[in-house]
Amino acid sequence: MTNIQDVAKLAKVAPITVSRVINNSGYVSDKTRKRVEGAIAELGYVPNMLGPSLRFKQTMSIAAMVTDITNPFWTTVTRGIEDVASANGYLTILCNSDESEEKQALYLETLLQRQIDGILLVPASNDSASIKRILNQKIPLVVLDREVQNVAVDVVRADSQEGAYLLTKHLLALGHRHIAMLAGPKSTSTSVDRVTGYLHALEEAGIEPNDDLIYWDAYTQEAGYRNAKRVINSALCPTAIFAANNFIAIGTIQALKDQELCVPDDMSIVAVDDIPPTYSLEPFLTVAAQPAKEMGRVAAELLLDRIKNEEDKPPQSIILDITMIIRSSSGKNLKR
Amino acid sequence: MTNIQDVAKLAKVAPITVSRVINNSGYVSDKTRKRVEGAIAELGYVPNMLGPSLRFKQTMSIAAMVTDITNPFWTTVTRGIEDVASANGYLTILCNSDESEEKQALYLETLLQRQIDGILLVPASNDSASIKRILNQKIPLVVLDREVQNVAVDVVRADSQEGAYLLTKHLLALGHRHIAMLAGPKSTSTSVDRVTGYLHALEEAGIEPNDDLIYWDAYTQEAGYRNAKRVINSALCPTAIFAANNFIAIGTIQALKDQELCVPDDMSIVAVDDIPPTYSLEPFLTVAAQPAKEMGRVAAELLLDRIKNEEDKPPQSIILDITMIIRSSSGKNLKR
DNA sequence: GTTATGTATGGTATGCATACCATTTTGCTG
DNA sequence: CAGCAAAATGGTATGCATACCATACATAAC
Repeated sequence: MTNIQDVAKLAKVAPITVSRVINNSGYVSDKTRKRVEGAIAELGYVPNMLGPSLRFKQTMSIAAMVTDITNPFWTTVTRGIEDVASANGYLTILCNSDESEEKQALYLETLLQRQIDGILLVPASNDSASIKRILNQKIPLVVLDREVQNVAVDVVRADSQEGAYLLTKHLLALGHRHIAMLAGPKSTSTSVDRVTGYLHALEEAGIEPNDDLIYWDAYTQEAGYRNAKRVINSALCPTAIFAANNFIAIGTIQALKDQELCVPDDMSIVAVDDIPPTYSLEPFLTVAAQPAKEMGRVAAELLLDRIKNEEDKPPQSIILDITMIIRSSSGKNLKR
Repeated sequence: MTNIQDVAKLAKVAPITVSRVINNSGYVSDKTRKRVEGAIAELGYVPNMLGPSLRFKQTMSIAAMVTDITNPFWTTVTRGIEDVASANGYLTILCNSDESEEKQALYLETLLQRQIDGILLVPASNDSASIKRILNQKIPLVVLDREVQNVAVDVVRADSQEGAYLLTKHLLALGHRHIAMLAGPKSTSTSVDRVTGYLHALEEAGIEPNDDLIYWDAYTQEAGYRNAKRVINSALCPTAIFAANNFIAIGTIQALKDQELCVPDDMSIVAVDDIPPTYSLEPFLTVAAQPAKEMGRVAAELLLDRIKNEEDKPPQSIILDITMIIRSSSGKNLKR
């Protein structure tokens, strides 16, 4: 299209003068300014940021790589990111990794080539290779939600362990002694943390943890359904189920409904992750809610700080508080 | 960082030869190729796409501007967009306009300056000024979900009118004669379409439409709640409520619950837009579901087609089918 | 009148990869 | 071994805006 030279020619000035008018920098006489502005309007000129981007090595864009934007937790996190980015003049590039290390690596390579200023990453796996690749290229990177092994990097996450501890304590206070733990995958730090918090509460109450009550599986509805059925038929007769995330909780509820069991009379349920109030017509699940939007905001702010202040301070972990919301899915142990 | 010159120097070749190795184009001897590849690995060189972007005027990125990614409908649409974009090597830039014309205009200006290849837009308002600005700059643009006045542009949307017609017919078949319509804003084409479909079904059934039964308001939960209360107290004693979108439906359900009215015995409800099955523990709402993901996909494909094939074919409207899903929120009119 | 300061404008180089054209080298045919 | 095509490699220009330095003029101060 039309470039700064065209405008300069029409206004009979040098390109740099047009630049000064656009950016309101340096000295420009009123007469010249008006002439330039007229030329800009006449040609419908839009400055091309690619030139400066190339020269000054900043594209004013960051990437948000989540596992799946369709998961309401990530939707909200992403919204928090975009809020901060746009308020600071940055564009947000959306990437879904679908928990695939390969897709993630492919995306990261593209992002590097596009000279993205910084990356917010929910790691698809425990593998730190991708992350090291980014850090080697000196691109600021903040990891979201999950800890990663063998690499020093900024992390923003919620206090899963504390959340799990509180939920478990809540169940214990209601008289439950056999609490099944439907955990996520062993390879994910949040899952390990939640189990740790659960175990901690049990120990504190002087209850011997039982490995058979812990069901490591995926963070999915199917896994929740599958394992809840096992819990129901378990010889250990658990009276409460701890769902490690919202999808597992939904699967669990479906399994209980299938077996015509009542919540919380036949079985209490607690879960980590809230279900957005907008979608659940009757919120009844007792949860430890992670501050999704805040997580996105805080992470984006940390990232922008890293981008703007080049000095490499040591990586930090920001751990956000979790809020326990007690609703009707958890009740007293009636079977003693 | 390191650039193609550095690699060339280390491998003792010309930059163009490095380029040939990277892009697998032209002739390169095996010996040279290996030397170049070695140099790339040694320096950790990543090609900078900004150069070619500047030169060839394509950034391989498109923007998805929705009103709010937090609305599950737009989440899903966006996911569909991202799927198509990434499959074609394009990055997706996420923008939330929050239904603000000003925020939208600001974003669009930035997008133009960044030389985005194309834009998918859910217009914040009926005002076509923003759209004309983009089209003037010859940037491919596809409008999503809503028709816009006074401008010829590609649109991809669902058949709101048909969906509303089917839902209304369904209610009529159940014996309802006084059906309240909780519509969206008059300025949005989807809202007008849904009212039109509703009126069409009534007319066909020989029922005189009553303007007092139509509540034009926002597409929000609050509006749904507010107007549902009015409907309940209405002298016209409606036996069914048509919620023009999912948020209005949720507000409506809350209002009914507050008044301890039973669905569907005291009041039937139907709505446009489904609630994602993942979040609703017991799907019970009779809806006309819009194909959200498909809408995103189709729109992105159309946009990419426009980007790749420069010839300007006349703008087209693609209208996607809506699926009616009958659940338990709609039942026979028991009050006759 | 001369020097200093402020105001106004412009020339050139820069960042990066690659299309285009040019040149050299290799390998093969007659 | 000449002659030619194919293979291999390189030089230069391009796209765009702006930092940096340079220049020119006006006004004020001495």
